[in-house]
Amino acid sequence: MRYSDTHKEETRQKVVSAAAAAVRAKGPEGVGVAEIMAGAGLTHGGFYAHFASKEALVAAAVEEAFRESRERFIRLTAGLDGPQAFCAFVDSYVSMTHRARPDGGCPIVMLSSDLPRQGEAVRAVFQGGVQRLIARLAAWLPTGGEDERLRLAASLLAEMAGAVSLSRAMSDDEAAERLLADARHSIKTRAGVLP
Amino acid sequence: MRYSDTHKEETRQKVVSAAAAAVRAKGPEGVGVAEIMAGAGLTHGGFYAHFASKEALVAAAVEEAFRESRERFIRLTAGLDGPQAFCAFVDSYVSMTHRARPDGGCPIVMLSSDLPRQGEAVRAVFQGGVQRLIARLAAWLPTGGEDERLRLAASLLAEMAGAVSLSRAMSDDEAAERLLADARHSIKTRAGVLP
DNA sequence: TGTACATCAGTGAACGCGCGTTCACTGATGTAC
DNA sequence: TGTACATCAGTGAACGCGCGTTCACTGATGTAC
Repeated sequence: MRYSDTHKEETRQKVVSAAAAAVRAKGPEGVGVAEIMAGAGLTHGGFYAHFASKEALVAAAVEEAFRESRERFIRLTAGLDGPQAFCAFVDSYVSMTHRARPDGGCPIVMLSSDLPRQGEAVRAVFQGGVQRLIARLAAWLPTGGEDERLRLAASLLAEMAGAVSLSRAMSDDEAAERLLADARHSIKTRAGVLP
Repeated sequence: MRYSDTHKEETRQKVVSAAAAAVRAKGPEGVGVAEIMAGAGLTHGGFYAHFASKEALVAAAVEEAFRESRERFIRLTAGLDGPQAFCAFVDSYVSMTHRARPDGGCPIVMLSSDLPRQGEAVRAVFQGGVQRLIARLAAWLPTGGEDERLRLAASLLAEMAGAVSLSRAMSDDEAAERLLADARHSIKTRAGVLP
């Protein structure tokens, strides 16, 4: 072997990481194969040794984006109980920091309106990411049966994503901050995690 | 004049209408100038007699999309009092029909994640459309001062758009319907229009 | 131990293709004289 | 009344350009004998 056993897999991971950031920042149609390969320190010719097509890369990138979000929030909520974890998640998600983040934000907010135009592979990965997130949120909710908590979690996630999304349409920072603050309060109240 | 006085304006309107549908269905990057001109019964060469650039067309198309939505909802709520109008709006907006609509839906849902990648002209038009909609919703709310109603309306619109957006990520129709029903109930409760 | 060959991740030029944009032209009709 | 010219929305070919994809090749290193 001219390369270590894990070399190819490491290269692939570098490409996927670069793609996860680029796809969120510029959308699936906005990024090019050559650009992503350059971001991983490679030339575009080697791309098809790793991926069957650009769509396969986009699907892997969306999966990676959900994985990165998941890891960030697992770190954020380590050691907290359910209601504390939920509040920490909401404060982090429905925030001016998230609003301003161009390439590291939640894929739900960044990619939702691109989704209907994507192929089946991308949509399936996206849906899987959404469902995992809903399940995690549901587990943090203080009251209700499993089904009831899942439904409430889905509705709360919709409100979170909608608030961040709409805040990005507002060029006035103060109006955006008011919207996000109102949304945080509404979400926590509905979740039953406020005293 | 070889054409009627209003001919050019009528042609422009046809192009903008075609673009308003196409941009929502395929996104600003997904549609081509030639395709839109063909949709209006013309060839692509004449495009620049009407628009300075493709971005100018996209901006006009987004404005038209908001205008069409506005007209639909004005028709929908004619003769209703505030709370009735608000409920009619929510029932129509947060619905399976809206979820399924590919080219006639609310531009907020269809274009929100494309927005940060668009130029200033498109973002300004989009923001104007959002603010008009928030103002209309606020006028329907039964309680609170003007500022308070505007803030609540913005938060409610975020929840509406988020719910439709997230429902589109769910391939399971029943799960989508449950999410939308929960969102409708939550929104009306928060608005204070439920008994 | 030394030489010839096999392996394969990555290179870089090239391919069609569709895009936004430009531009010389068309052709129907109005105006000038 | 008739002819020459002006107007201008729309046509269609052409332009660069960047894209996704293909492919012959490179070059470092392992293996066979």
